[in-house]
Amino acid sequence: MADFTKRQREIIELSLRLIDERGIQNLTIKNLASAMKISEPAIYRHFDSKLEILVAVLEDFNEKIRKRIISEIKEINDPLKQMKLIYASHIKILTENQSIGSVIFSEGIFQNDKRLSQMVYKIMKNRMEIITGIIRKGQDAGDIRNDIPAEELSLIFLGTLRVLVTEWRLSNHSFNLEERSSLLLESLLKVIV
Amino acid sequence: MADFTKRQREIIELSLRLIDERGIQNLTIKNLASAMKISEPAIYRHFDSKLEILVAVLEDFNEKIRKRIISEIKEINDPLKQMKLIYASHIKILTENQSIGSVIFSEGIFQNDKRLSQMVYKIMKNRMEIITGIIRKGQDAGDIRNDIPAEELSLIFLGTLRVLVTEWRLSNHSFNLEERSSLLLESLLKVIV
DNA sequence: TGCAGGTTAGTGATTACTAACCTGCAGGAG
DNA sequence: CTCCTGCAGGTTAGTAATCACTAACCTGCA
Repeated sequence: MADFTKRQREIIELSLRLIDERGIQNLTIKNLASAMKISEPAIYRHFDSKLEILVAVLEDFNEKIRKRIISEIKEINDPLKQMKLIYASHIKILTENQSIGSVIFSEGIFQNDKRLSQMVYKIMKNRMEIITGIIRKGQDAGDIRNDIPAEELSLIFLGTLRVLVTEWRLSNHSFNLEERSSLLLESLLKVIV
Repeated sequence: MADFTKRQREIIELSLRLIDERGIQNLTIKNLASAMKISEPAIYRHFDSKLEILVAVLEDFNEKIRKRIISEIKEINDPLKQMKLIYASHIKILTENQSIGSVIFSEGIFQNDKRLSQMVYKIMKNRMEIITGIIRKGQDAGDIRNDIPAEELSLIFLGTLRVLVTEWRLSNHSFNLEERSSLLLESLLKVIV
């Protein structure tokens, strides 16, 4: 998993930045090479193909976020507080490091490549499972409403978060995501409690 | 708006199908020409550029859906029933005519082109406004909870719908969307009432 | 007769990727 | 301690494929 070389990590990071700046079409070997200040063929000393790079980018992202979220919520026991943290964590990641959001919220981009779209699906599922687990605990503790299955509540939770971020991206970041999202969080909590 | 020639309509329709089948990367002039059984340059007798084709595809889609939704809900007065109809209508459109969904849920694809991404934004906003209007009426009538702004409820509504469809698409349509969505609708209604 | 709507042939740009070569340096043999 | 060697990681130059698009020509019909 984390067995990337230093140079590979550089490539992964720059790939994310290129995607973020001007879309996935901007991630070309040429642009990548010039961003790294090496020649194009040099890229192939580190990855067999462009597909391998994309897979690595997604894999790396998934790991990074998963670890971050788990480490953030593990010290806390209150499910509601955990939900708030996950929500805030997502928003934070998406504002301070937009590239990640661009990639992961652009699932349509990969629909022509089974391997990549399955990767995105895996990431989404992963996130969904974490949230469902927390909600279930919250339901057991009586903190979260019990008349709706945990899976559905987590769909509502993640779906709302996603659509807000999509709107933010499409609107050219025309509003303050952090402000807007904290208002929305209040509504979301009212809805699931 | 609807001032497309017959041939242009054919191009728009086939473009949608090509996108649906193997992603936006599949929409090339070459593929389009061969699908139409004419030569590549013949396409340019009907549209100045590929960009114009894409814009037409999005514009046409937006008009079609908008009209369909409005005509479906106008005979009904109960806001809750209207919500149900809009929800069902979206799901129906997305199952019976997947291509449309593929395009509209692929907003990331267009992030490198301002004109196209603004088009997608407009479509999303349009949908959001219709739903917000209905919710507001429902709130006035006392059918929908009043402690959460209509805009936020419609974000929750549309976001949940979108994430479900995204999951369905990414999972390779591995579950029955209509069944799953009608269960989810019940939960959604519980949440907003 | 003019033009809408086709054709063939081709262009320049860009794509991912390869062949073949070079260079600096780590590490083992003498 | 020095020398040789192998190889990681660069280079230049190029390839075939694909892209959107154009030039120039043709043809049938209002």
